[in-house]
Amino acid sequence: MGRGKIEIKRIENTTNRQVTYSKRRTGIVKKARELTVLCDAEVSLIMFSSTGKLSEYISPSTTTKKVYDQYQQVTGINLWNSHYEKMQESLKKQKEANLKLRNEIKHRIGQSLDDLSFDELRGLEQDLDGSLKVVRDRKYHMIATQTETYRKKIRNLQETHTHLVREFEIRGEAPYYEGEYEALCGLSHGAGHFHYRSQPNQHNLQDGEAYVPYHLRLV
Amino acid sequence: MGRGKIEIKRIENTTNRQVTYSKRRTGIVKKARELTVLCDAEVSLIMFSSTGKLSEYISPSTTTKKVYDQYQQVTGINLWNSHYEKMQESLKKQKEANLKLRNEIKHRIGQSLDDLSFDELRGLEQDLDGSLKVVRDRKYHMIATQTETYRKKIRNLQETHTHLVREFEIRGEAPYYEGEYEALCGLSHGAGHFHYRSQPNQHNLQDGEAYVPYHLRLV
DNA sequence: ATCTATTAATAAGC
DNA sequence: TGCTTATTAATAGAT
Repeated sequence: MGRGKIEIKRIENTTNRQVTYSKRRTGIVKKARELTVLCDAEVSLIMFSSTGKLSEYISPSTTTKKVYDQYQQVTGINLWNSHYEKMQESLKKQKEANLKLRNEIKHRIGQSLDDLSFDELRGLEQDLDGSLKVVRDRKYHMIATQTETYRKKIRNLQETHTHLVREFEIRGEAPYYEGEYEALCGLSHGAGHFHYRSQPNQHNLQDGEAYVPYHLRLV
Repeated sequence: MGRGKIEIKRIENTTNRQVTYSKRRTGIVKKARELTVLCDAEVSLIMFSSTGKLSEYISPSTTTKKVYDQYQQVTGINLWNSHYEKMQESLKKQKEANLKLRNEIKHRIGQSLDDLSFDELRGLEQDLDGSLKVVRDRKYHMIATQTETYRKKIRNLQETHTHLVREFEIRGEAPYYEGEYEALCGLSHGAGHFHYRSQPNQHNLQDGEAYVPYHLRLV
């Protein structure tokens, strides 16, 4: 249809090709619209030109997503299986890994020990023993550091205080105490502001207490 | 084009509508194919008849999935949001949980202790202390159980042996030892077949050793 | 874009 | 559905 018959093969002249694309695109969209109206059909027409430009027609009675969903339902082909399956696999692996981690924590807090052979149990015991030593050392180190810090503060205050007293003496006035100095000195005897629990209680820790294991916090 | 001009509006006669659908469907697919070839375009044409029957044309150079992927890229509309996003969220949560679990284990094996406040550290210490006690008790319990089992076995064997000796004596023959009896008795002194490590080494455990934590096994 | 000669599509009928 | 054909619609090439 036109001034001459044309062979249905790629139009090599770029300009010509683009002009023809434009014309025929209009034509096919018109056809799609007519099909929709005349025959009460649902049509999704998506076109990319050779330059990658997108054009589409979609019947007003539907949406591209609906058509796509229907398409999948009818064909039974899940278009994004590749993505989907990979994600599912990944999810499964993560869940498995998490389960293993949870199990390890369980063992480390002394639960489900039936799972372990004697050798494993023995290894775990030694593991915990070593870890406890590390943590304990760390705690003592923190205490020592804090104590040292406070000791230095006290010394500073003491010096300041001595200076002040001396100044007062020079001026012939008497400084007044409110017992604050003694209170400050008291700090250098203990472990600073740290308050100890009387009894180490095992895993009765409630939310808000010092160490709440993550596995108890997770849903 | 046809024996008469028709108005573009829904064809009320069902048969007629279906006939027209069939004819025009063929026509539009032909147009789509020609557009593909002539203009080097990519076309996806999906049609549902009023009875829900699916027909489609897809350019040979592509696939329906590719077209929809491109479509999404260009439009920015994610057609499969619902499933996909839920999965992604789920995956994210799992990964977060995984990280937390790993962190907890790290703390429990005495690593990354800088993360913890003093109170947390103290809680962790008490936790570990309690866990260690539980594990240790369990170990001793296992040793005791095993020992008891072996003791019983020994007793059985001893009785059997005594019986045999008596029988031999009755028959007036002398039984012969190969030192096996003493070897068997020796078992009841120790902890059965369990072999102890000389030194508790902390986290130098290699693959194949007694207790390999899961977090080291995971990729 | 617009025009128009020409081909292509198709409505109606079988 | 498939074929035929009169008729309309689409469009190739030119402007």
